[in-house]
This record gives sequence, C-alpha cells and structure tokens, in this order.
Amino acid sequence: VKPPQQARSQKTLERLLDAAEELISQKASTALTVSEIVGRAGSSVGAFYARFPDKEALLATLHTRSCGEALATAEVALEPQRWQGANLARVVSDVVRFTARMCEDRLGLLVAFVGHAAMDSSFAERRTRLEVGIAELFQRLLVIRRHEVTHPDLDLAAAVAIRMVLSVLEYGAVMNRGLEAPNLTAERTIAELVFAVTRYLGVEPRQK
Amino acid sequence: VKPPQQARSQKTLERLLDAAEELISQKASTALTVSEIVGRAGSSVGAFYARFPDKEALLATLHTRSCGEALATAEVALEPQRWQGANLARVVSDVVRFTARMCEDRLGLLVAFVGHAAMDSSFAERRTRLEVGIAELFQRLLVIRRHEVTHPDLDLAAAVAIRMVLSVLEYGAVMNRGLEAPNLTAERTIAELVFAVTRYLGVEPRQK
DNA sequence: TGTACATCAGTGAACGCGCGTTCACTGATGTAC
DNA sequence: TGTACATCAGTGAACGCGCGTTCACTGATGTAC
Repeated sequence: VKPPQQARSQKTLERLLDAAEELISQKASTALTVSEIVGRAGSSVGAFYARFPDKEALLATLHTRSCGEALATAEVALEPQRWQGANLARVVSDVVRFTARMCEDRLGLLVAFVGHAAMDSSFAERRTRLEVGIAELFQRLLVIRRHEVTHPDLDLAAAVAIRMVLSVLEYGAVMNRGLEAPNLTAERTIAELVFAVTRYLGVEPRQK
Repeated sequence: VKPPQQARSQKTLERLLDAAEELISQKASTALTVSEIVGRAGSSVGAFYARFPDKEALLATLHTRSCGEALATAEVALEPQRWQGANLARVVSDVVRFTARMCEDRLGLLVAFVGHAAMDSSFAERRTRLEVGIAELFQRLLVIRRHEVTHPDLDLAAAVAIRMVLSVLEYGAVMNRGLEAPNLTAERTIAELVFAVTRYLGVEPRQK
C-alpha cells in the first residue's frame, strides 16, 4: 500500500476504506467490486490503483484498521479504573454482553472477515493477534481480582475465557443469522455463556 | 439437482462430489473451478451440468452430504450403549477430544464450508441444523446421568455445551492455522475446554 | 433373438459476461528563481 | 509576487483474462414389437 504524499490523497484513501466498510456492512458479503467501492467513495478506479496494488490490499488494510479499532475499544472497555469496586462476576457479565452487542452491530464486517479468513490465512492471523491482545487486557482484570479466581493459571484462564467468549459469539453470529437454534435464543446463550465463564474461572456466580 | 436415472450417472455424480471434496480438502480454499473438478473426476463439463444447475448446487450438495456424514458419525459416537458405565467427566473429555480430531482431520472441508457460510446463509443454516442434531444426541447422555449434573435445564445445558465445544474447536481450527496464540496450544485448549464444560454442567472434574 | 427407435448420459470446443487492472490523459499542488 | 516546471493525484474508457455456462454432437442403455 503506497502511502499518500498529500492530504488530498489521504482523504481519498480514507473515503475508499469507509466506502468499502459501508458496503460490506450493508451487503454482509465478501463479493465487493472495485467499481462499487469507487462509485460509493465518489472516486475512480485509477485513484484506487494509485493507492493499492490490488483489491485484496484494500481489504487487508480495512481489516487491519478494524482490528486496531477493536483493540482500542477493548482497551477502553477493559480499563482497570472503569471496574474499580466491581466483582469479577459483574465484569464477566458486562464484558460478555458488550462483546455480544459489538458482534451484532458489526455483523456485516464480521461475516465478511470470517469469510476472508477462510480464504486468506493472513486475515486469520490478524484475528488471532487481536484475540491475544484482548486476552492480555482481560488478564490484567483477573490479576487484580486473583482472590476471586480459583483457576490456578491466570494467564491461561484469561486466554481460554476470551477464546470461549469470542468463539461462541463471533461464530454464533455468523452461523445463526437466519436460522436460530430452538431453545437457544441469543439472550439465553449470553446468559449461559456468562455462567459458564464464571464457573470456569472459579468465581461463584451471583445467584444460584 | 436433477436425480440420475441410470446407475452410470449415479456413479458420475458421486465421482464429481468426491473430486470436489478431495480438492477442497487439499487446497483448503473456496476457490474451486468446474474444470478442476471434472478434470479430477475424469468427467466433463457437460456431464457436470447435466446433474447440477450450477456450481453452487454442487457445493450445497457436498455440504449436505458432509453434514449427513457428520451427524451419522455423531450418532455412533454418542450412542448411549457405548458409554455405559462411564461417568460424565469421561464422556465430556472423550467427546471433546474426538471432536477436536475431527476438526483437524477435516480442516480443509471445515475451512471451505465456513467460508461459504459467510457468503451464503443456506450453508450457515445447514450447519445450525447439524449442531441442533448433535445437541439432541448429547442431551440423551446427559439425561441418563442427570444425577451427576447440577445444571437445572438439561436441554439448555446440552445445547450450550455443544455450542461451546463446536464453536471453540471449529472457529479455532479456522482462525489458528498458521499462527497459534502463545500460551494456548491446541492440547491446552482442549484440556481447558473439557474443564470448562464439566464445570458448566456442574460435574466435579476428575482431579483438582 | 434381432432390429428400430427413444431416451439418457457424456463430450469438449466455443461463447460471453463480469470484473480486475492498465494507461494515456487532465487537473491540482508544490517548488525554484 | 509571478512564472515555469515537476510531481502528485485523479479520471474513465478500453483491455483482457478467467471461468461459468451452453450447445451441437456422439455414444450408451433401455424398450417395443
């Protein structure tokens, strides 16, 4: 990806990325054409290829940007200060619910990136790095509350807890658009996932 | 999909499906061409289009066949008789490990079908139906061992347990080819997943 | 049992559409003197 | 401050490749009498 030299082309680059993101969000599909993107961005194919070597590069750049935003969001959401005085059950519950809302809001992007991860493993790698980053943030919260956790390995526990939450919610969002499994609504899944994670970490759940 | 009228064309149909499955397994990619498939099957494009209205139909048929095989495998694996005398901790452990091996062995197919599910929601629906079927089978094992389970709703517990296992293992297989998260090898993930599911169901895990 | 005919099955060259990419050109911005 | 020149940025028609799909034809199988 060729870096822009003037503010003007920087704007164009952002318009292209934004247009691609909007189209993907709407269509929830991996099938985007360059003409569609430049049309929506009010740009042109030539301008496109002045920035990106090919179409894939745009999607990779968009994915990198999205993962960056997601990590930034996670950093804010998992800031230790935000959770002062909250017990771990509360933290887990809120974090799972927050993640679920994110998956819902960004369903189109999520579906498209999962599709690309299946075809191009560099998307899968970026996704893995994001997960590792989030797990580290979560671990900080666990360490502060280590007396509430019976799991002996906080590093491992954080990684597995985040893996479970992200896998169930992301994969569920992709696989359950359209047909929802009977007896397993989104809301029930979330509640049970919260319960499962708290039990896994060894926290006594709030009621029951 | 036009049903074959002679044994000859039935053979051709199966050769086409097998060829597609082999190619997908090898390339672990959604990008298959019709010429590749018929070349590998020792058939021809005309024969292909005599059976299938278009390329998508072949992949849908292949997916249906794979899901059917997977459900049949699950039926055998979760047969109550097979597990007579085994406690639930043993069942969970073996089932998770068995599922993990399946995901590993059929990684190519899994990746391709996840990719298709992202583009075509009918793949996602078939996948959801398979999950529901497996959950029902697992529920039978839970019901037999209901005294070992503290979770109050066996139907829900089975659905969520299966959702967790399949999500973590399938999504993990797709996202972790190439880059494995540090501190979270495949083997550790499996062990922790077994632990998490047993805790979720309310079984006391074997040691600890 | 043999011949004629109908239908099923298979072949692969040719077609054509769609989409990614190129490129010759115009316009905008920055810089030197 | 103004003019000349260089580079950056943007335009969109045209190209061409790849791949899905069609179709006119050949071969195989089944059926009627």
